[in-house]
Parts: sequence; structure tokens; C-alpha cells
Amino acid sequence: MQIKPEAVERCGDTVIHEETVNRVRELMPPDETLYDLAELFKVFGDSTRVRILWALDESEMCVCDIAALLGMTQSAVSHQLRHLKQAKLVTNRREGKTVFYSLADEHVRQVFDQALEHILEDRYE
Amino acid sequence: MQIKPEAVERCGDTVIHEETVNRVRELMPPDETLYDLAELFKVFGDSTRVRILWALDESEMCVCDIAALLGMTQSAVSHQLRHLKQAKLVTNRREGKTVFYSLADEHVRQVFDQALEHILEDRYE
DNA sequence: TGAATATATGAACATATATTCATATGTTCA
DNA sequence: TGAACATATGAATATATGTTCATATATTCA
Repeated sequence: MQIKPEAVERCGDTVIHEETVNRVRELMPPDETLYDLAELFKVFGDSTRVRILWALDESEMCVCDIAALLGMTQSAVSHQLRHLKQAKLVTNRREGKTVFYSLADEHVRQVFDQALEHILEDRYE
Repeated sequence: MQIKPEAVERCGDTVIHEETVNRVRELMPPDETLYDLAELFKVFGDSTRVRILWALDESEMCVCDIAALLGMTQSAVSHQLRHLKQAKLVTNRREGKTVFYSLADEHVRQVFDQALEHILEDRYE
């Protein structure tokens, strides 16, 4: 399919394909939604948090265990758990001195699985 | 279900729940995979790139059009398109002076949809 | 070939953020 | 109550990154 010239204006002035731009603009979700989406992905965009989420998908764990599993400081893990909780991706319950964290959302696994497909597809081509 | 004490060691020394940690450790994917996963999400974790991807999911577009749609500099858009291409999320074809970009992966939409469910779930509770 | 135009890119700057360190908070138990 | 321990958190630091600006590259057309 060829792109038909919708307008003859230069790029610098208005737009080259004005109709396309206008059509897509109407189809776009509100900026706030796309901003929230990016914010959520930003939370996923750190290997420490990804590892924590993956671990919690296997089992509820306390901070100390996560730190041991990942070979990280208790403080670093605690800071990241804070982010994950703010994003409502994990919840926690206290049992004495210990605080157990677990996944708060069943979508996480599905998002990860879809993203993994993209990665694996790239690897073996 | 109660957590049974698997070990009596202190957190500082070894691990509190050693069996859990060992079990989860074996279930975890290789670090490289989780690192790649985080890298991919890092690409999604910017509202400019999310908006570009969403736009391209609606229609193939040239750099100039994307810049006009988003109200951004051509340079800024071009830089971000570079990231998206490196992540193999978009491809491009040249037609004269114009370069058209389009989605390279059908998983993007699915990942976005899953993530949106999480967001919308949070909003109306 | 040279002017005009669309896109790409390197350097610089400002901002965001992950980890560390020190310390505070909360809980148990003697 | 006080000691021991698990977790949380504020400040500081180092690093990563998005945008801007200037400029390079690529293509068309007279």
C-alpha cells in the first residue's frame, strides 16, 4: 500500500501527513493514561525489582530472605519493596519481627510472560 | 497457612527460611533473562516512548508526523526512535527523504493491555 | 552540482534514581 | 524495662538518561 500525499506542506511548518496525524491523535488514549502506563513500566524497568517480583511469584518471602536470595543489602531490598508497594504490586503482612511480602496482582505474571516472548523471539532468530 | 520455622539462624548470619530461599533460587530464571526483561521494561518506562509505540500501533508514521503529534522536537523523537529500534520494537522503511516507522512486534499491544488492566484496576477501587 | 528538506547523531546539561551508610522504628523475650 | 533483632528510612553519592542545540548525513529536484 502506498502512502498518498495528504498534504504538500513542509515538515517544518505544519505536518506532512496531516490526516494521519489527526486520525491517530483521536485514537490515542488520554495523556494521563499513557503517563501512568510508563510509570508502571518504570517500576518493572529495574533488574532488582524484576527479580523480587519473580521470586514473590514463586513464594511469599520476608525481606531478609529476599536479600539473601539476591545477594543484596537488606536496606537496598527494603527500598525497592517500598517502590513495589507504592505501585501496588506487592503487599505485606507482619508476623512478629518478620514482614512477609507477596504479589498483590495477578497481572504481573502475564505482563512478564508477554515481554519474555518478545525477548526469546529476538534471541533465536 | 502458617510459616513453619525452617531454621533458627539469625537473619544477619545465614537465612531465616533457608528451604524457601533454596527452592525459589532453583525456580528463578537465569539472571541474564531477568536482566533482559528489565531492560525491555526500561524501554517501555518512558512516556514519550509509550506514546510513540501507541501511535505506531494505530498507523505507520514518519518522524516529522510523530513529532507534530506529540508536540516534540524532531531530534528528541529521533533519539527515542533509536532506542525503540535497538530494542527491536520498531522498524523503518525509507521513501525518498521520508522515513516511516512502524511496530515490529505484535507483543507490544498485549503487554500494554495487560499493564493497563493493572492500572485501571487500581483507579476504580 | 547546489539548494532545500527530512532524519540522525554527538556533546552538554539537567534530572532521575539505585545503592550505601547511619540510624530510626517496631517487635519479642528475658 | 532493656537488649536483640528485623525492617524502614533519610541523606549522600554515583550513575543513568531524556532533551536541547548544533551539526552531519541522505535524498530530491531544479
